[in-house]
Amino acid sequence: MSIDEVLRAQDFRVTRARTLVWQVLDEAQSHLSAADILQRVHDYDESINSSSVYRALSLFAELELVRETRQGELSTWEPAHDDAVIHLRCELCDITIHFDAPTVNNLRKQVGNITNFTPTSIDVRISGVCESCSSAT
Amino acid sequence: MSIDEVLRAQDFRVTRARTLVWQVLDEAQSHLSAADILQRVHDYDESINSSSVYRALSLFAELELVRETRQGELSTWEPAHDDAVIHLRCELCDITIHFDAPTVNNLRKQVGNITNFTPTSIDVRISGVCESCSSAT
DNA sequence: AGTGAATTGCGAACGATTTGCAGTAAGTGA
DNA sequence: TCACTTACTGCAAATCGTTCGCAATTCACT
Repeated sequence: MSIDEVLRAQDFRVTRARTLVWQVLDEAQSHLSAADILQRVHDYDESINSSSVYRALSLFAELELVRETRQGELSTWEPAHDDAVIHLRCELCDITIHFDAPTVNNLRKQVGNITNFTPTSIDVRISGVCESCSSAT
Repeated sequence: MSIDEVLRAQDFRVTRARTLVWQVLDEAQSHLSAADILQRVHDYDESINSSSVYRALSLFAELELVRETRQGELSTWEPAHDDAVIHLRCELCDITIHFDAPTVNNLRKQVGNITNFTPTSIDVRISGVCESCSSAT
C-alpha cells in the first residue's frame, strides 16, 4: 500500500509536504534528523516549510509509519520496522546499522515470564565501533 | 568511595551544588528529570541555580557516575548501573523499573560473533504496562 | 468551477539546556 | 588562621530544535 493510499484510507489528505517527506524517508532507509529531512525535501521543493515537515513526521509517527529515536541531542526518524531488529550505532562515524537479532524475542519472553510487566515494544541499541571504523585503525 | 572522594581524586572541587545533586540522585535511585532534581536540591538549598545542576550532571556523566536517558521529550538521570540491567517503562504511570536480564549478555555476544561490529555498551528499554497498572484494570 | 474543511507557510513563541561573565568560595601553602 | 589562586557558581541572556496561532492556500468532493 502506498503512502497515498494509507493516508486516504484514514481520511487524511495527500499533500505535497507529506508525499515528499515520505519519499525522502523511504529513499534513505536510514536514520535522518529533521534537518536532514528538510534539506532533502528542499531538493525536491524549496517551498516546503519546516513546520510541515514536523507535522508530517508526527502524523506518520501516530500512524506508526515511522519510528522516532532520540540519538544524543536530537531526534531521528526512519521508516518503522520490527522491534526485533536492533540498532548498532557506531560511536566514531555515527552511522546506525540494523541487525536482526532473534534473541530479542527471548528477552521479551523472559521479561513476560519472570516479571509481572507486560511488554508491548522493545528497543535495543548497542553502541560500539563499526567494521569500517575499526579496520580504519 | 564517596562522591567527595571521587571528585577530589580527579582534582575536582567538592562544592555544595555537586554534593546536593549527587545526594538527590542517590536517595531517589530512580529516573529523575532535571526539573525533579532541581526541585529536590532546592528542598535542601534554595540558592542553588539550575545551571549548576546541569553542570554537575554533565560532570557526573563524564565521570560515568550517572547515566542519562532520553525519555520522550526530556532527559532523565539516574546513578550509573550495569548495562545488563534493563529498563521496563510503564506507558501508563511512566515509572521505570530495573530488571537484571542475563540474556542481555547473550545478545552482546551474538552481535560480537555474527557481525563485525564491536559493542561497547548496550541499552535495552521495554515499554509496556507494569504490574500495578495492569491490576488496576 | 465552487464549496468547506484540512493543511500549509509564516513568524512568533516556547522551553529545556547552554553560555559569558563578574563575583564567590574551595583548596593550598605559609 | 590568613591570604592567594582559580575552579566554580549565580545570573541573565542566548541558543536552537520544535511547536503554535492564524490567515492564506489547497485538497477532496459535488
